[in-house]
Amino acid sequence: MVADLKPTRITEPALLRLSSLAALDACEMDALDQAAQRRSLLPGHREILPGGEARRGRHILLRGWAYRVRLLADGRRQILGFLLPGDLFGGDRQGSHVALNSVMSMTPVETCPAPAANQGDDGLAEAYAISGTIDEYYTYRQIVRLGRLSALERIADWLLEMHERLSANGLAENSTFPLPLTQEIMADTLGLTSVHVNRMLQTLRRNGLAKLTGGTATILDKERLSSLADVRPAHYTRSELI
Amino acid sequence: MVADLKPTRITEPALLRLSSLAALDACEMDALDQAAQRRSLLPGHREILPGGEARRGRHILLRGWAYRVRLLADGRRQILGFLLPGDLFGGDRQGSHVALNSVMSMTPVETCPAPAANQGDDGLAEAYAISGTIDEYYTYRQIVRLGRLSALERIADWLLEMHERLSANGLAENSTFPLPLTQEIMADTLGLTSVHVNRMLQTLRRNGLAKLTGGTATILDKERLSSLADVRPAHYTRSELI
DNA sequence: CGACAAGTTGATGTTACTCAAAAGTGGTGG
DNA sequence: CCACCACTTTTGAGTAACATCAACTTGTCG
Repeated sequence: MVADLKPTRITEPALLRLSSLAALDACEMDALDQAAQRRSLLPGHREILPGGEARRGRHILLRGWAYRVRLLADGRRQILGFLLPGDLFGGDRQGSHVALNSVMSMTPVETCPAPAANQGDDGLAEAYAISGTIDEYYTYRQIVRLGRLSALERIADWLLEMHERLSANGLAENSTFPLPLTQEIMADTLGLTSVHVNRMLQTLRRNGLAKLTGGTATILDKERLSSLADVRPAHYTRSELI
Repeated sequence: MVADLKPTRITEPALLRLSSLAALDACEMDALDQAAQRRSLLPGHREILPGGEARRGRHILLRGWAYRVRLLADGRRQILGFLLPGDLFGGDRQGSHVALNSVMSMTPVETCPAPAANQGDDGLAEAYAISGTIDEYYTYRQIVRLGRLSALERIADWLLEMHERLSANGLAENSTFPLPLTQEIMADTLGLTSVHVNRMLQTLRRNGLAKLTGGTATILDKERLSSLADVRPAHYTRSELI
């Protein structure tokens, strides 16, 4: 009686998020849970997916933060985007044996291989596809940010994005969320210098829009922050997205 | 005897490029060729894939140029990337009914629906996947360009990219290739103003690196142009230039 | 406590933007 | 063929945004 209806055995927060993207059957849930058993642990500030040569197959980030990055010959660095728990990485579409850029852990991370999606109408395949679409959305958003927003707007927009993503993963409490990164990392994400990021953050704090202290960010006035970033309300884009 | 070995019936240049990405069987070649019969024609400067609501399914750009674009509320515009003959668009990964941004034609274009890829080890599916990976590569490259390259470097890098892509499609002759766009479009691609683009183009011309006239671009000194974009130490490249 | 990383501040420099107008370009119709 | 139009490219002068350089302060962790 009871045996049949144990509903979700998934305990890992990251997997909850991933499994929420599409309807998964019990078998797929199990596959996810199994995969999470074979997790690998890595310290912070390590390359977890070397650029140039691919670690075969798709992986799931279970815990911690990571980022895609590209280094220029003269030392300049551009961070392409962040990976949060529940995000997929690696497994660059088949045919390419080249990882396009490297993935670094920012904090200690736990990863596991992503269970293979079966042929046909597979819930997992759909979840992966949607995850990919979301990735694409944020990648394009990053382009707009870098190309057409001012420094202050970039920071505002990016903070809202981080909040939005962490909320979706259950990692934010209201308007406060962890942000375990230095101003230099932010600078390399937003195409600025760390000095300028610092000054802009002060502007946000002075005006009561947001504050960042000790690895934690708080959005104090979402309204005005949004109007700064010119971004439509997040719920509009996201709800339509999923 | 002869009937069996008619090799490739594909005549459309755009399809040649697409079919070169993976090994297609005769059946798939035919499917492509069939699809190209049902082409639609659109004038320049039209929205061919409205943002917000998706025209169902994946499409192939057969002729002409198009671009992905996002408009901000105050009129600013960021071009995310270009679509050249042989490129795929639309058909945002299944599950999302939202095109993340709009696609506009820049010149008159011809498009056709992309034949569905079958399950399993399908050559078409692989070609589509590889095409997607290539797209991703250029998208990340755009981020690096906007985030960490100077105006001159952005233009140099972008010109090389255009040359590379058009060569791959057989649309460039040596170092000369069509570039049917205004300096304002370039500006909105590279996160600059058209005035500044104009000045930087003059710099390139004055130094014999590249020239753009009347919808045609010529790369005059690929070596130095690459070294500019490829980004060795900034002072080195700069002193050589001005 | 000492050392090292991160954050903060000030002064100065440079890149790219803004505004405005002139000079080219191509297409259209008289 | 010319005159006209709209659009694009080019030029100049002044300015704003962000970078650079260098020091100083704060925090953290052994």
